[in-house]
Amino acid sequence: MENPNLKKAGLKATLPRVKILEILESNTLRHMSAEDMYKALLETGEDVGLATVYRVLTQFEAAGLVARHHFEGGQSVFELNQGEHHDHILCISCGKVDEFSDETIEQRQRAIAKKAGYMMTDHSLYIYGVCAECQKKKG
Amino acid sequence: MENPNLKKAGLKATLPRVKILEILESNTLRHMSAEDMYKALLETGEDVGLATVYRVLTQFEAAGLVARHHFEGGQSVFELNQGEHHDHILCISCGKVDEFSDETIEQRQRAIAKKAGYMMTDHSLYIYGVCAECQKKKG
DNA sequence: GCGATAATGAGAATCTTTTGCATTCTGGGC
DNA sequence: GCCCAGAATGCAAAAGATTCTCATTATCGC
Ligand SMILES: [Mn+2]
Ligand SMILES: [Mn+2]
Ligand SMILES: [Zn+2]
Ligand SMILES: [Zn+2]
Repeated sequence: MENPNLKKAGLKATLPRVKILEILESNTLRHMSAEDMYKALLETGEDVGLATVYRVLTQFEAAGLVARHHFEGGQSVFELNQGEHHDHILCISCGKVDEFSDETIEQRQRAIAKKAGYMMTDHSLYIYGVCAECQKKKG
Repeated sequence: MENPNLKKAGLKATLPRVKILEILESNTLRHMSAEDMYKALLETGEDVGLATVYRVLTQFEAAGLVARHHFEGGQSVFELNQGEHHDHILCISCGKVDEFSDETIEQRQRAIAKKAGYMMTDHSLYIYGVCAECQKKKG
C-alpha cells in the first residue's frame, strides 16, 4: 500500500488516504464532494468515516494534491490537481461540469488586481448556464 | 412607511422589508451578510427576526432588488442592485471588497459559453489577494 | 516487533440557512 | 375608518455541511 504522491506530500500512507487518492486518480468522477467520496468509498467496501474524508481532502488541498471549488449548492467540490489551472462552466439543469482556460481572462484579472493595488493570490470564475443536451430536452 | 421599490416589486410594505431596504439604500455597508443586516436592524432599535432577514433578502433577490454573492467564508453576501453588473476583488487579510467590471472578460465568457454549447445564464468571478494597505502593514 | 506519535471513527458541536406554526400585520373592499 | 382573508412575522426547531472531541487504533523509525 504505497503511493508516491503521498510520500511526496509527507503524509503517512494510511488506508483512508491511499483509498481516497486512488479514487481521485481513477478519475471516475473528476469533481467530487466529500459526500460523493464517502459514498464511493463505501461502494469499494472501505469503511472510512465522513469526518476522515473531510480531513483527508483538506490535507490534500493543503499539500496541493487537490483543488477545492465552491460551486453553487453549498458543498465544496474537490478534484485532483493535474497540472494547469482551469476554470469551470456548469449546467444549472443537469449539474454537468465542463472545464476551460482562457489566457485573455487570466491576463485581464492580473491587470485588474494590479490596478486595484492588490497582490493577487487566487481567483475563481464560474460560468453558469444550460448545456446543449438540456437545451434540447426542455426546448 | 412607503417605498416605491417595494411597490414596484409587488411586495407589501411591512416593517422588516421597509427597514431592510432603507439600510441597503443608506449604503453604510455595500456588501452585507444576513447577520450584518440583523445586527444593523438591532442597532436601529428594530426587533426583526433573523429568519425574516433571510426571507426578505431572498425575496429581494428574487425581485431583482438585491444581488447575492458567495464570497469565501460560508455566508451569503447581499448588495443593492444598482444598475450595472460588476465583479469583485477581495482582500484575504482585512476583508475589504472592491468592485470592477471588465468588458473584455465579459465578452470572453460569452464566447466560452457559446463554444461549449451552453446558454449562459450567469457567472461569478472573484479575485482574491492582499490589498495595498495590508501589504504595507505586514511588509 | 515496540512504542511514541499521528490518524481514525463515531458522535457531538458549530455555523449558516430554512422551515413549521401560532400570532400579528397589511391592504382592498365596504 | 373598519373588517377580514390572506400574507408576513418571530420564535424555536430542523436541516445541511463541516469541524471538533476524544477514546481507540494504526503507522513507521529504531
Ligand atoms: Mn476541474
Ligand atoms: Mn458589489
Ligand atoms: Zn445540462
Ligand atoms: Zn486588506
